[in-house]
Amino acid sequence: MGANSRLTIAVHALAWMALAARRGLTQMTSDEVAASVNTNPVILRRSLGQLRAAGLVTVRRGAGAGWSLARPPEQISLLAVYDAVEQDSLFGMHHTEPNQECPVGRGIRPVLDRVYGDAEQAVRRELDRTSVADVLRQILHSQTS
Amino acid sequence: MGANSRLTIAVHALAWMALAARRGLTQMTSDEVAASVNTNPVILRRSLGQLRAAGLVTVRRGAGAGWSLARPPEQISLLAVYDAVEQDSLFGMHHTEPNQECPVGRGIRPVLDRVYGDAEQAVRRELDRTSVADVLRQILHSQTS
DNA sequence: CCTTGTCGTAACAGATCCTGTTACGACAAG
DNA sequence: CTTGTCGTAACAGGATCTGTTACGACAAGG
Repeated sequence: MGANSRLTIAVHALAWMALAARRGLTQMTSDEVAASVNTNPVILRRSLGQLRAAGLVTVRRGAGAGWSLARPPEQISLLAVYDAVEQDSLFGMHHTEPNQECPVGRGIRPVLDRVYGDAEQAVRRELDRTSVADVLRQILHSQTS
Repeated sequence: MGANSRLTIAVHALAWMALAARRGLTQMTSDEVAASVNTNPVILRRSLGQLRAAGLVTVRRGAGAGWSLARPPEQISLLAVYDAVEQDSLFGMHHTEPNQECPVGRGIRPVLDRVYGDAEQAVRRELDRTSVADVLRQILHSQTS
């Protein structure tokens, strides 16, 4: 599965913003976030735009613009981030409709929908157990600084 | 996430082979499986080849060749199928290495590895709860035939 | 009002992946 | 030796993802 890096980018951005906020810098530009992630600012504007639509960050425009966390990082679960940046389901169905004259072809889709839905729920429960603050704490804890 | 349909194709093939076996047809060609899935036989040969490498099906070559289930469908969990056809992880890491001068850039990867690993384990546990026989039973149960 | 800095977004390129197709050699049964 | 099927390479078309450039929209502050 050619897994994309959107969740990684978004969590990285939020963790970095949370660390900066703790240091008193409550607003950052997309260039500053991009410097930590080491990618293009447009990538971050796209990602942060999705987080804004989900209510996880706020943005100021015009001169002196920038991004801020909309709530404390303890209250941002990775599930919320996942929902913000990812919409496709984990597993894809058939590209072409299966043969309707075969019992399996007729009936397999609802069954797989159920199985796949259960699997996705399991992922969601797991992501819900970790917050951006947890991620930041584990990052800092792993470093001797 | 541009999710692929490999797990769907493989489970469909196995369920159809299980139904055929129950009817006494213990061997099928890739053309016959492809007819139920409604796709090209080469797609099925690729998919069944992965299932064979995982020991879930066997193949006979030469004239009168074809595919058979290697064990009863009750003993083929969707986790085994998943492992056979899918190797990439669910979530991707950064494409480019994060900025190592930023604490978050330095430390985020092991943390995300752990979170993503837990999420994948949750998916695997969920898939392990269902067998090909379960899928087939649910398919047949949903039809009035 | 104007300058300035940043966001928002379109447009595009390159890479990669997935599905589907054709083709053909390898293989084994009979 | 004929025949039918697998195994696999090669390729095309489409989709997606990342990255880049460019430029208009916007608002703060002089």
